[in-house]
Amino acid sequence: MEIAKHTTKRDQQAEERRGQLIDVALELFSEKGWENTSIKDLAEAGGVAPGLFYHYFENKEDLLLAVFERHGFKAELEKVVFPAYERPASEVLLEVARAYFKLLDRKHRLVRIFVREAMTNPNLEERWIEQCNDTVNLLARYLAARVAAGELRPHNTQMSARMLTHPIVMLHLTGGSADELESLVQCLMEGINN
Amino acid sequence: MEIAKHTTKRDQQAEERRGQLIDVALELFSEKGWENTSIKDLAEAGGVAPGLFYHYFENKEDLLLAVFERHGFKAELEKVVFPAYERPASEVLLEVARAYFKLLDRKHRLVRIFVREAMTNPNLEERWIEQCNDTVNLLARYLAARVAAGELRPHNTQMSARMLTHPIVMLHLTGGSADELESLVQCLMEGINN
Amino acid sequence: MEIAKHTTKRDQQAEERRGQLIDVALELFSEKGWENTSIKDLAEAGGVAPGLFYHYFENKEDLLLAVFERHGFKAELEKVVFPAYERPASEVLLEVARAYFKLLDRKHRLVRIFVREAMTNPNLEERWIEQCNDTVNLLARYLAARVAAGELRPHNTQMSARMLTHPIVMLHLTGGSADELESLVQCLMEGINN
Amino acid sequence: MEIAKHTTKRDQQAEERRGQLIDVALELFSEKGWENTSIKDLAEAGGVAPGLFYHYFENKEDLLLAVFERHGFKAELEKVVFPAYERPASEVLLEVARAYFKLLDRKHRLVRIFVREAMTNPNLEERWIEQCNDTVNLLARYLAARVAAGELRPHNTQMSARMLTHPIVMLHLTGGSADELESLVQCLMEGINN
DNA sequence: GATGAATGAGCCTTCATTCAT
DNA sequence: AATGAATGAAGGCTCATTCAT
Repeated sequence: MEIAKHTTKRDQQAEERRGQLIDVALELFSEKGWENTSIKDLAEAGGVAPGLFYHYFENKEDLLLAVFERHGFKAELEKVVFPAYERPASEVLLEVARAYFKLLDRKHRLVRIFVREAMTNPNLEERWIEQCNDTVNLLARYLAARVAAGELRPHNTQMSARMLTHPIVMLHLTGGSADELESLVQCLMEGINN
Repeated sequence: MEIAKHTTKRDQQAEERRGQLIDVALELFSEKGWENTSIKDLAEAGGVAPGLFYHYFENKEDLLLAVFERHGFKAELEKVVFPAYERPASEVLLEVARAYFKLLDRKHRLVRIFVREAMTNPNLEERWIEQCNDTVNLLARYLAARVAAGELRPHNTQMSARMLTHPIVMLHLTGGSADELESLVQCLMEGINN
Repeated sequence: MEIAKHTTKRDQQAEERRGQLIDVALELFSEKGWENTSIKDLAEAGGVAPGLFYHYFENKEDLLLAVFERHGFKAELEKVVFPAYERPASEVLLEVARAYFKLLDRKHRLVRIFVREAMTNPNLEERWIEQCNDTVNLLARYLAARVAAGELRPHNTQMSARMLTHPIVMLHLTGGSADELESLVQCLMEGINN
Repeated sequence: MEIAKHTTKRDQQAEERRGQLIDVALELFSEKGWENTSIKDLAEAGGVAPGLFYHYFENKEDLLLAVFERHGFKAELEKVVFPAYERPASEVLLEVARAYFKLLDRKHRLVRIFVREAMTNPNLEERWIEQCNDTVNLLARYLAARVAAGELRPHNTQMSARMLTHPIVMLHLTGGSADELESLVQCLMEGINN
């Protein structure tokens, strides 16, 4: 006699369908960009009627937002950083740098859409800033731990975290290579002063 | 056989008109973005007929390229960096950082269009990478000079230049404040190692 | 063999539900017009699923018809006219005019939907003509009674009834004021000839 | 050497084209109603591209407005009323009534669109009220003249004008016949009082 | 009875671009 | 050089209606 099960079969199916539509969108957006992907394209690729998208999403923009909602980088980076808290920065930073760079590479096209639309769409801009800050903070906390551990000298760890992650993003965006990451970490550790 | 003798009066006028159209475009693109500015908008703002744009530019994309052709940052930065070759990095870097940040701020909306379209348009991407590299190289050469002068220790100055400029770009893009630049420079100079 | 014995409880509930849906429709149609009210809107406002409407009504037009089925003006006007049969037209006509005008005002938005859709939809046109004629006839019969009573001179009472009601409808539709009704009645009574 | 002739050939052609598009619209709107006529329909019927409509009209609504701009009834009625100023109302009113009725009949479908959209669209409502008032005023002035001439007794001629025109409109809208107009005029002249 | 996922045709509108004048 | 009328494809979105559950 349970009238309101917590998730009915139908709800499940609906949720699955929603997920499927997002996946289709991720695919096409990555290939052709957000603006160059029409709802009709999406519908065809998903094997559904165009109208259905408006059953699950308010907007084409809403759909874009939903795509990013499911594809944050934070979780993936945490997997690299969290286990490293006890290990020295001299080792860890290079690993993190490489992992981050590789992550960006893997999500290459999605990143570009993200950045692109963030330049224009306030909602997306907010998320993109959040995303960047999350990454910075994740690393900053680790660095602070290493300061506390006496490995690093006391300093503004927020900024040093930026000095690692921001160049990586820009390197990725401007076609730089992963080989340069060693220099990056070394410079960060030692500074350039004589 | 000289078809193009010297610059005729007519050529001058044509060049002026072209420049004027670019200025109008700069204005509107900055306000509303490239994609949201129609040729008709431009024509109205410029007080000319829509068709005229196609005398001076191949198409709308060409116009966008022409806009950036005239508005590189390089020259402005050079004015700050060149006179500083003899002065110590400890002073100069902060000045440069601030100047760069301020420059980005001044051209705020144009930068966003630039980045945005670069994510999508190969031609623009090329220019945006160039632009970034120009900035990096400009600074790298100065840093190399300071290494040679014995102020800085020998290192990969390309990378240290990146570590100054890239965080600034990202800071600007993610709403950071100019107040953080001191930490940036200090970290770069001293490193974070104990 | 009695399939429809008497009204079962279930029938009652169904009828109630039907009535409730009509009320919701009346509300929304009045607010936004028939064409601008979607089944989804109605469903939301009524707290039911869209599909349910198709259990109670053939289609959206049918629903519109059902709305007017329940909201004729005749009954309301009869209440004013019937008790007046013995009283003189010189008094009664002004009362009726005012009552009618007020009635239209009260149902302002519904009247507009009615008129609007009648211009296009033959079914509705029929009802609207009926409605108008009912009103005219109601009044015409009263006037005939007053002719019989010797108060009014013999004439085409159908037409005089029109000359009272039609200007009122038009007055209402074109933003006229109730203050003009006195002139209307006086003109009707006395004529304009010298 | 006239640079700005008052109307160039091109302007003329443009104006003609505009007129042609309005004519097409009048045709189709009359046949199928405004809302049921798509821009595509109009374009096909006019042998032009859909986009061209937006060169000449802001909107689909604007187009509707333009249609009515060109098809007011006032001028036609004036032709009947103006020459009659010196003639007695006893003759003229019936002529006018018949002319008005015939006019409405001739523009039958257009009138319905007009009324229909006026119920919903504030801009059109305004014009429809104007139109009605123009007709009323035109007649009211004539009646006032006949009062001055001593033919009619002094009275509110605005209202008597309404009492002629409004029933005619309603008669037309509710399927009445022209035969009833005599009664109408007679009632108006003589009144119904004994 | 009731739900709500799914359909799919259709609409208004925009806009880069062309071309006769 | 300059105009602006004309094109026509494409796009986001709405919505009455159906039907499996």
